[in-house]
Amino acid sequence: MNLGRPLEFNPEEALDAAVDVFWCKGYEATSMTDLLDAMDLSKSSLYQTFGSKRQLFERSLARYADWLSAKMTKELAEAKSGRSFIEDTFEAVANTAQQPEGAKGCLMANSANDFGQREPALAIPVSDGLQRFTRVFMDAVIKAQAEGGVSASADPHALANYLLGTMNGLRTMIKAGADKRSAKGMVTLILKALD
Amino acid sequence: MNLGRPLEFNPEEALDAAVDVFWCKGYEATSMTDLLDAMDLSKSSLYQTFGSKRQLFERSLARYADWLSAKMTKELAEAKSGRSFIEDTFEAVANTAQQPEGAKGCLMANSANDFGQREPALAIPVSDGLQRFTRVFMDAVIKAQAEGGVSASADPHALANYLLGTMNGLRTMIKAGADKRSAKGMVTLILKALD
DNA sequence: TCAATTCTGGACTGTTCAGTCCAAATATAG
DNA sequence: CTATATTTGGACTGAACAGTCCAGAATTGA
Repeated sequence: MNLGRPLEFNPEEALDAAVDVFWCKGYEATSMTDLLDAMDLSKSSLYQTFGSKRQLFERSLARYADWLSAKMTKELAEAKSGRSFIEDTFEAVANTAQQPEGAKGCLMANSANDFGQREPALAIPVSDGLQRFTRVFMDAVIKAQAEGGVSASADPHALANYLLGTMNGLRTMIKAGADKRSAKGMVTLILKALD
Repeated sequence: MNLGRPLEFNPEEALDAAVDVFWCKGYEATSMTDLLDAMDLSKSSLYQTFGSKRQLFERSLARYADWLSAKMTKELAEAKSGRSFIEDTFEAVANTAQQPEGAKGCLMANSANDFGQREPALAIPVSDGLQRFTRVFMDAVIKAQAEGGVSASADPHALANYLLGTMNGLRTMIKAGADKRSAKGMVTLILKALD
């Protein structure tokens, strides 16, 4: 087995680099040259391993969704309460205001905004990814309700959906240049829905 | 005066057509050919009148901001109350869920998401445009407070900012394919902040 | 009618784009 | 060492891109 010349690069690391380029620049504004530079491999290797720019983008979306939902799930598991997980998640985003990280936004939301329903083949993974984030918020809401941190009368699914949506709105405002004070003010009002 | 051959097109109508193309496709994904087709004029005329794709985009942003803030201002003036203006505005957006209009989103928010702070020259008109929308929401909040429709203790500026932000979030969710039921559920929770 | 002025169609340019292809390089198995 | 399998660098391709340019068409004022 394992005949032939071995790969000179780590496909997962290369994919992570691609995620970051798409995340920062968006699909359209990203050129193969950008990707080649960031991923540090040759054109042949990229096409051999990932097929095309489009397929690489789809892999990047999936990779990002995996990464972020795993990160959220871990943070929820480690949080001292469901409510504090939600609060800390929003506060962390508000703290990216006027910083390089804030300019990146969320790759899934960026992609939803870029493509909308104009490209159905992309709409599916995007909406799936967002749904996975919603799911974590929903688990957090349910946990918080059991702990008494969130009104028991709320519909967890609707509330989770609201949290994801307002989070995306917060990210848009930060991308538009909102400062920390205004981002935090927005978070305060968003979280009122939990009471 | 008025020497020479007259224009064969109406520059304002042509600009409106350009706004629509940028609104639907975004800056990067829009080609000069797309613009030429939609605006129904020749390359020479476009470059003569608008300078370049970039300048045309900047004019389009300004035109859109003028148009939408005027539309909002008019609707506020005609609304039966400040609160009902806010409610109706959100409900109207929720009703674009899963319809062609919903896929367009808001040109300002789209542009904020596309360029973020990556292009400072564009960041200024975008943030200005969004601020003008916020201003209308703020006037509505102040009016609603005077009418008793919104809690008098709320900070109008913070609340207006929250409304614009959550509106953008709602639009992102609709772009991502949210259905009407979930969009309306989100609106219900958003509006809780008014009480 | 005839300058003077402005607009228009379309050919043209140089660049960048995504993607292809193949000879050379590098590994394994026997 | 040889046959086989795989990767790699870089030259190459054709299409699409934004933008230029100019000859001719259309208008006005005299």
